[in-house]
Amino acid sequence: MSQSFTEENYLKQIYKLSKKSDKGVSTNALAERLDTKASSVTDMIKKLAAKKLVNYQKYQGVSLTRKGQKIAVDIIRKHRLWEVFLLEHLGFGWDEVHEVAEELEHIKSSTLVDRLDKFLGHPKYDPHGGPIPDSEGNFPAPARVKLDELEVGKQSNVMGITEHSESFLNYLKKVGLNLGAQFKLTERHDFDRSVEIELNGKNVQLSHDVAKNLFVAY
Amino acid sequence: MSQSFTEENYLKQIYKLSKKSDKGVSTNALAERLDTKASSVTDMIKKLAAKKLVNYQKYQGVSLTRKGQKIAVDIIRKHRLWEVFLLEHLGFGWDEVHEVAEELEHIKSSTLVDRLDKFLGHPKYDPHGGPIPDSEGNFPAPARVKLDELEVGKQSNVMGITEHSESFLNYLKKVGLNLGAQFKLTERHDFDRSVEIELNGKNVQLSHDVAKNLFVAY
DNA sequence: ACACATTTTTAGACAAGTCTAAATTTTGTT
DNA sequence: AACAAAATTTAGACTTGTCTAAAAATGTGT
Repeated sequence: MSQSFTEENYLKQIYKLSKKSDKGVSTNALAERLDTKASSVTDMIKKLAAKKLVNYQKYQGVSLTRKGQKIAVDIIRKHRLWEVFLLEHLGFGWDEVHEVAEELEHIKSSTLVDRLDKFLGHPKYDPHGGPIPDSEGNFPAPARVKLDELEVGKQSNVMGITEHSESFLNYLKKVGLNLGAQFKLTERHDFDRSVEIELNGKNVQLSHDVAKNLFVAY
Repeated sequence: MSQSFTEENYLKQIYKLSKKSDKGVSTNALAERLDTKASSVTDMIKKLAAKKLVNYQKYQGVSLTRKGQKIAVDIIRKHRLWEVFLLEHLGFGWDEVHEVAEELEHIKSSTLVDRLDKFLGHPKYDPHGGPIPDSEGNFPAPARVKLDELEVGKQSNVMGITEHSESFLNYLKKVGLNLGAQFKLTERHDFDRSVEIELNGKNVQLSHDVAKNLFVAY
């Protein structure tokens, strides 16, 4: 019932690619992420399907089963906890951290992870703001911030609003700022505190009145 | 030039078995330690020999080359440093530590090891008293203690003497306590502070006068 | 020193994970 | 709807590390 290093990496990448769209994850996308060939991906997917870790229909892409998802989330938990350790206690820089965490995340000892978690003070987010799931696989409620407080350059997505007037909602719908919409904060103008975001490839201007009423992921 | 997990384990076990006797390490001994078959060991030894990590002559056992030894010592360094971390910072018990350290010792990042070493305060010994080599592969001078201070039950070996009279030297030679001689402290009698040791399978009594003049490894 | 037991090596096979090349399915464009 | 391009899968092969069974070398006792 235990997974190999390689199987774990496949599950992790399937998980990450699943978040990007709600269709099945394509063979080619996986091949690119895992730096391997599409044919190798097909072989491995069949193996994972036989183990009931993924749902798979020929030519239709893959998705994780509940079992597969649990394993993937567990790896992400380990990855992020190790990153916190490397950064906060060993003095690593952000650029150096990822590569080492890629190895540490595969150490198989739930005792180790739980004790590391405790040692670190049960952090809820890694230093990138990535949420750290608990040992049950539950993610903490994502941190929210108002758009007028977000740092320029950050990617984010709409999580909620504080103002519920019909005209405001119509405005949001018109510019495409639906719940969950992904964007990047490209600029902030100090003189009127208006912001510019990149949304679906287009640049959109938002007044401070709009920005201060939008909750976005941090 | 990088080693697989498996190759590293072979090198580590060859190193450990080499210490026990100064002959080549036998195929069967390795097979037992590595929980595998003798034929598999032969295969792997050939591979390591091709990489110039071991010296090998058919039927004559193996030994490490300088390159192989460097790698083995490096793994021991990592193993012991991780053990210190697990014990002193994560609250592991001695019984739980070894298994996890077996996995952690294979993480390939010299930066990680060096920073862990620093974080731990450059420990010279693990909590079992095992010496921790530095990043060059040099072991610290082994800790010494007088035989009359050693704990009962410990294995040790003779490292030196404080009294150099001819009669004392003759006495030591007679009972077989040469430099480097291995023994186990089996008993200490409080009433006269004499000790009993097991040396070459025989029990030997030593007065406190003898014990207090013998340096032994700790 | 001879015969037998033990150790070690060889030979051939297998599972995991990968690859290339060829075949098949899906998609996108007229 | 038809056809070409792109994506995906199959087929067959290779590497790593392992195994079993059989052959070869070494060691041991009388």
